[in-house]
Amino acid sequence: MVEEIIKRLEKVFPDKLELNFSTPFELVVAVVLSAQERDAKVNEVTKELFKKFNTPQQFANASLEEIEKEISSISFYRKKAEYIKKISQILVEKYEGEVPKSIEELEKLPGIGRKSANMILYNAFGINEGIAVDRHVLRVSQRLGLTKQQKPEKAEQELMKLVPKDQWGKFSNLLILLGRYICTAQKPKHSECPLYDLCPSREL
DNA sequence: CTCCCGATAT
DNA sequence: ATATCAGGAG
Repeated sequence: MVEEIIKRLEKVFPDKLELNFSTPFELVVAVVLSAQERDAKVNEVTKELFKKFNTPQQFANASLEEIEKEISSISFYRKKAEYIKKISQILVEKYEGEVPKSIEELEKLPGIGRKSANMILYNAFGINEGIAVDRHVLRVSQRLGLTKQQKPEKAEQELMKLVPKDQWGKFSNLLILLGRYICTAQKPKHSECPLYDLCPSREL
């Protein structure tokens, strides 16, 4: 079931995020900005933002106001500006400016929770330590009958048993795209769905 | 469980 | 005008 899902989705979607970034640190910033926000909007903002600042050192030295100004069209921009500056300071002070490569270390950073940590690990470093379960992954997994859990963390535990470990990151990336474009929250586009025949929720 | 917060689709 | 989008901290 899961293997078939991945096989079909791979033909239609790429195994990558739609967030634009050129370094692990840029991905960290983009992921923080992407909470409760559309990737397209984040990309608009980071395109300009990264011209001004794109290293932890630069963000750590920038004032909160400068950062806020650049990202003010993003949801929760004050909090996010604060998180980005704080993260940058921590990276400079404790990690020699590098993004840490473990879930535990990433989750300690302000504004980075379990979902973001998983996304960064896989998409920046190719590490499969967990499955990033966002709203899309949760909804699509439920509709496919892979889990009945309502909590992202509980759903992740169940999904990790169903999906081979070396496919965790890919699985998440693919489900996000399916959820974003086809298996949408409202009016899912059944006629365009590559998984229609094996979906228990096809009449939804 | 509440707060953080803006843009776009309807 | 209002619903919808789609995480994390306290």
